[in-house]
Amino acid sequence: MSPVEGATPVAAAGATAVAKGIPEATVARLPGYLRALNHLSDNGVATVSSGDLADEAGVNPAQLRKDLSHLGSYGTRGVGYSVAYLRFQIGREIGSAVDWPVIIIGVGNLGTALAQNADFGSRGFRVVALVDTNSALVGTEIDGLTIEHQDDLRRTLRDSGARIAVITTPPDSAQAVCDELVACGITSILNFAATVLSAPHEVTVRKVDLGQELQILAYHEQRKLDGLWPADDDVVAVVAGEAP
Amino acid sequence: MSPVEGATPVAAAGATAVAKGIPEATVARLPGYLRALNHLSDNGVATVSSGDLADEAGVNPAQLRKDLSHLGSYGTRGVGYSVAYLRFQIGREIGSAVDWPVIIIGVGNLGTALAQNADFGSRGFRVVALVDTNSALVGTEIDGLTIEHQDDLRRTLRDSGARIAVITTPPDSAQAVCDELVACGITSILNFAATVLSAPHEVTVRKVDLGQELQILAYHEQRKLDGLWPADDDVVAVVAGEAP
DNA sequence: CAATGTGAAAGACTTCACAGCC
DNA sequence: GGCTGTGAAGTCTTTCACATTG
Repeated sequence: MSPVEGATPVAAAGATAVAKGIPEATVARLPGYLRALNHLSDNGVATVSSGDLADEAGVNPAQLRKDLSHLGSYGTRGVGYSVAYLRFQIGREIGSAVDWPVIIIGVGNLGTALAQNADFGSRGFRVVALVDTNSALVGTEIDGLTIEHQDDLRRTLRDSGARIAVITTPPDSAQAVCDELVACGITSILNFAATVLSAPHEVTVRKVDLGQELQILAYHEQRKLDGLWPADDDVVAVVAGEAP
Repeated sequence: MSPVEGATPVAAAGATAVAKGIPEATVARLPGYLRALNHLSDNGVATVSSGDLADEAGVNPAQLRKDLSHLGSYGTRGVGYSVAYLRFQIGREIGSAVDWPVIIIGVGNLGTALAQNADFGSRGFRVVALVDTNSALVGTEIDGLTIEHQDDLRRTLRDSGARIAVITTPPDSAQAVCDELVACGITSILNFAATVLSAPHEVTVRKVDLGQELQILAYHEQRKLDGLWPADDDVVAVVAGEAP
């Protein structure tokens, strides 16, 4: 998948409520369902069947139903799902109710693009801090946020209260940044640097490598050019990893 | 997941040479191995064992060996793999020998960042065209490339000879762009727009949704905060997609 | 009747463990 | 002795098909 390694189905010693244990592959698809539901909701659709929702999300209807069955029984037989209610339930499960504070380390082209990405806001994320080593950048603003120096990472983290870190530094500094983030108590990292990060196992690290995505496409494109085109079907992909 | 839907193991009615049939999950990891090998090569390492290479690539040694076994027998028992030779073989398989021409549609923050991304060049990709609908942008240059108008997409595609398209438009225009790309004969698309594209099955579409990646992180982060932290281990992730 | 929820079957992927080779 | 290459076992994921329910 976008795919997580060590994909233990998040078993859990239940505390107050239910101990769900949602399979990782399902978790990776939930955001897609949420987006599909939002889209339907914007178009004034109140109720949707697994078939229609599956189309909108680009998955198989049986898969959608199985995925949702891990969250609970939120549909009505013979009718379908209430768009508003299902959206609420998935949102709650996935933590979209919360407004997650995000820090971006490395304000290059990509970091800047992410900082300005309006889409994040609509999905429950707020960029609360920007950090770089380039002193020419430190002190300047992007969208009203002042760029801090990486040497002050610890303080910046504390002051901003960020819970999720995005690494958009060059590959050689990524591991050092990761180590410091972990030392400061961050447990969720999205890594855009083209390097494998190692972190303690209680830290969740996801990697997005844009060059890698192109290379996977190139593999398939080459096969097509070579005229090895399939005995059976193929194609249409999801996530980055994905899940998937 | 990175993950590809309809993950048929790319069976193929072999023509001249061998009809490989490399599993999609393996294909998704090959670029990572290639990067690891380049890194080792830069450090002057000539020979590497599956254990060390697996560490560098962030996978299990057995998995690495099984993956490589799909390409052929390129190692030496009791010794390991020649870095240079293995790099050559994977590069050939994955199409990194070629210099792939890429077109970017949608020159917003993200599109601009990708256009300037130096990493692409080192991985065998060259951005040969930029396209947008905003007439204020059309005619301006980024890194020596003139931005063309989207109305001229067909001509721009022909003139540039692009084989891979990257969509960084807003979600509402993405499907229309996709349709036109397909009509012009493009069969490999990387989609950054937050929408599911539908395309004929001979077209390979990969999706990278940055908001979605954050949402998956948020899910795990929430669980940690809720104190449901695992009966068994978890964590350390790969790709984007990728899924998975 | 229509559409969900779910056991059970099929399939894909990962990991183990060891035979075979250098 | 050390390390690759690989059948076989184990695990996770997807899909099928149908009993169940509003």
